[in-house]
Amino acid sequence: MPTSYKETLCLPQTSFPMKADLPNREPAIRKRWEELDLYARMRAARKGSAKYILHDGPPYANGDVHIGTGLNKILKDMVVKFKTMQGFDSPFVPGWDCHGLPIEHKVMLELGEKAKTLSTAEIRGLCLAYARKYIDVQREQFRALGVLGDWFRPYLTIDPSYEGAVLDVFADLVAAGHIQRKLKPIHWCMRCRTALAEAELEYKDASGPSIYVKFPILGKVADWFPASEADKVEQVMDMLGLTGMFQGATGDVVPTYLVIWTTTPWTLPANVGVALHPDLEYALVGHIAASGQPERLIVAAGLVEKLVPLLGLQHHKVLAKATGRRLEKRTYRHPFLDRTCTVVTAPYVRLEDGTGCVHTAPGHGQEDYETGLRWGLPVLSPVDAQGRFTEDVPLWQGKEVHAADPEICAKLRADGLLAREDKVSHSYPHCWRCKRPVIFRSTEQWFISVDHADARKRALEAVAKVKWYPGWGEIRLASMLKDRPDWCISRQRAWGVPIPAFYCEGCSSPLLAASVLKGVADLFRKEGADCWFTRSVGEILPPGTRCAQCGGAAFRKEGDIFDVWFESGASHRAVSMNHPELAFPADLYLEGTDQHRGWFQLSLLPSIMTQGQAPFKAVVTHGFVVDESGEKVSKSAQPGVKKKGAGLPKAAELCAKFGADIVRLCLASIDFSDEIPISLGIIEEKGDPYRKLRNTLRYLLGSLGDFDPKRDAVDRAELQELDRWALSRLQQLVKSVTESFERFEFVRAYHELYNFCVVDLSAFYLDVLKDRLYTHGRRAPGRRAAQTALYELLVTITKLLAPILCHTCEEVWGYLPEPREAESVHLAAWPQPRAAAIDPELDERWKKVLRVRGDVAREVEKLRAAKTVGSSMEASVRLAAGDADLRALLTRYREDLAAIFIVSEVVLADGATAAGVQPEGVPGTEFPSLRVHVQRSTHPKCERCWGHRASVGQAAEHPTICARCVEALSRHN
RNA sequence: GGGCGUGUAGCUCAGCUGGUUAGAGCAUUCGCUUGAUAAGCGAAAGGUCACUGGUUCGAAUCCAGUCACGCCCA
Repeated sequence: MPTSYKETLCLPQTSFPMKADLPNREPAIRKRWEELDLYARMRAARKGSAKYILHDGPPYANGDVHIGTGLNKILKDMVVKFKTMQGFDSPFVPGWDCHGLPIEHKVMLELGEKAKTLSTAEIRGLCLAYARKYIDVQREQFRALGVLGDWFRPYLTIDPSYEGAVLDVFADLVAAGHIQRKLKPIHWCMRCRTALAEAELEYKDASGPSIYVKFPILGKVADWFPASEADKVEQVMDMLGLTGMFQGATGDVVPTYLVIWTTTPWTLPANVGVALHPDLEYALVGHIAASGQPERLIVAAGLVEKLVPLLGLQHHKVLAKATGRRLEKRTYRHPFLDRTCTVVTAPYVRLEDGTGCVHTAPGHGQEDYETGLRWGLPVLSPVDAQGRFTEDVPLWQGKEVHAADPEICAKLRADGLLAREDKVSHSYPHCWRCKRPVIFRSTEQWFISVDHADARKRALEAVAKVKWYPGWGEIRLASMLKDRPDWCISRQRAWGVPIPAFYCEGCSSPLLAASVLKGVADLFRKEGADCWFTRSVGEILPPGTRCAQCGGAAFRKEGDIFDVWFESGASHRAVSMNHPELAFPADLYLEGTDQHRGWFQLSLLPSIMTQGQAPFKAVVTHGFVVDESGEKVSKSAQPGVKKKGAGLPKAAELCAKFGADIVRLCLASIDFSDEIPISLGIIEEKGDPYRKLRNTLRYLLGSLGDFDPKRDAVDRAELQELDRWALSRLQQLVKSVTESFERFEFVRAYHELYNFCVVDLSAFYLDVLKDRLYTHGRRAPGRRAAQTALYELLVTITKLLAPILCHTCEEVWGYLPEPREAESVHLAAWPQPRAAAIDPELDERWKKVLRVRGDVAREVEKLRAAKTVGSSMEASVRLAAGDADLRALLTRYREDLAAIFIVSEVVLADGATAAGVQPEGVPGTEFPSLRVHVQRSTHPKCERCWGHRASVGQAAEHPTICARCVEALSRHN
């Protein structure tokens, strides 16, 4: 006889550690993956299978990976791991966006004054080194998050083959007639003589003129305000109530002016229009000017009261009104140039400042430019690179624009067209380098015409064919596509792919021939884009090239580079179509919601224009990371500079502090289609769910410590009903988790898995099973039946969790009994949902049993509170069911109820209510017809199974244990 | 200001096509267990379903408006 009955129990046994110690364990697991060459194994294992291509949107090779960029890669990794397990050949080729302003900006900052002594090629070299450094940094940080992929053969936008492909796309666009050269206003620093990007601007307060200017209208006032046909001085004086007080010659026409407000007098020479709000009312205001003559001003009706004192209007009166829309296309005379200008409408006109009539110079402002485009106004920009007026403004030719401001005001004053002048201080953009105020100046830029060849329409049609997750992505992209302007693809920068255009030295006309482009593309492929800067025109252009305009043979190279969006937008050509393992179009693009205007749209357009179809079949978008309070954290404090990800936790820190799997679990637990609240606190909170899952898996491993599936598994028919219930629930889980993954609803998958482990397994099935597993004897049929179910549960759950907890599931995988299906869980097959194992009736029955269990637990709890019982095994339960259905159910499980409730005894009081006698016990919460009576068991406690049973003491050689334990000892050990 | 989206317990999520006292899990509180033990189990408490109107016998759910937040644009 053993010294202790405890030694005769079959308690869980496993060396799988309870403590995860992820920051230390994960690197070891990844090391094993490297030794195994897991990514290559995955490729080999799925060779020849149907492909599922997720094309990676390239992150910018700058800075550390923060939780925002990490989130994106982790989501992609979950898709790839899931698809691979499902049997698809799903390669993941990561990419990096390496050109562009942020890197150039950073390099220039580091260089400081030294930058001026370096050539473009030298600066490009430094940019390249910078990008390469961060590719290495980010690669390791992405890998530390458990993301699998072809990390050492990524695609880079600085690869010569990539740069060549960018030109291929461009050449196709040229051939298709999409490329145009047009004027467009840009920020310009006249001292540095360079274009500036938004990020290179610093907004500072600057003092300058603030003037109200009168533009004389053309045509009869009745054409503007039909209600006011009065035109003659005496008529207007009558209307003002000043009959007989006029001093001028009778019969003279009263002058009428549009009044505008501006703080940049120097842009007036480029004025071609006045913008009104279409729906606002405009007033024709009569008054007596300083000269004593009547005149009439047109301003927004809502501003008349404000403007009367400001402009010093005497005897004023609103003579007529009209909406802005009614005044469209009327004309006026430019205040000092021989030019007829147009009244237009624009939705951005506000009443906060000015007069409601907005001076519009399309050559000097973005909004003005857009409005000009819409109304067909000319883009004038009579200012040279040094900020001086050109010959188009003879009055001030050669004068620097700001110096001309006072002279322009003086001219207006002299002509009686200056209604008021002040000084104001307001926020104005300044150059980040020389700190001087910048100007808006129009220059020639390269554009992709969106409407040429019906491209916009075709793009919209393609959008409708793509699957969008979530569905509103389609509406979003379509609405942006509908009203997007032509795409300006040229940038006056150094760090990018040069636009391979030439200009005739003789007549300055551009040369952009498809045949030439092809040669340049090949040259780029061979030597990289740097050759544009290191080689001469003669080495790039084919000999004998002539200017189509003037026949000249001398050319200079274009100095502009492509917008980086054009580069990443060409990835369908450079990567999807080029890479031997990938395919075009890709099955999936998965990016943040900001990419609706970014990459999704800007890779769609070139793809439509050159390939006639979208580069993706489906698109998943995720929201942005916000902090706990729901505030966005991506804006830096610096005005004008938006730094994405500033303030977000760094991926490397999170891996070191919590482990990648907890980060992945956290991200999986949040609905990514909305904003994603993340903070150290929120991630830390996920440590508990993680431990819960880990321990559940550990307990399963422990319970299977002596189980060899080949030897010990039992047939399905030998399973107990509870085991079949667990497997039925498992199959429902497989079904719904699979569907959730297929719809990219990771939150749902996570919550389903978690709830299953916690509610169905830990709190119920595993708890109930303990008696069977521990006390029935090692080889008892009931125990082996339970283990058979547990084995299936363990393997299946491990697989279902693997795309999320990629390290932990691999760790669990290593503890599974041999032989294993595959060397890595990530090489294993996704569980096939087995509909046959789902038994809805069984599930319904047990759902009811579980509710009874709740009612019983509540009553046991009362005894516990009263210190009558401690462990539920000390309780004896008496149940009386009022309704027949419930009574039938309880009767059916009569023999199992004690085990199910984890009490020592359950007695059914049959027919008590039928006899009309109020049964003892308390009505259930779940089932008011149920009467539950719990008392402390009167039987002695079995020393082995801890049940209180009448049979304890019956066996002479085991006086302290129950009959069942005696049998277990004799038969199964 | 415009387009698109979101708003259910302290936190993360369910609540399908409108129908009994709005559900889980975590966290909290109070217990039990010590044979999953730096674990496990139970119970309790916690919500004017952003707000205001409307449709309806009945609205978290449908409609309109308001507010807050996010992305993109202006």
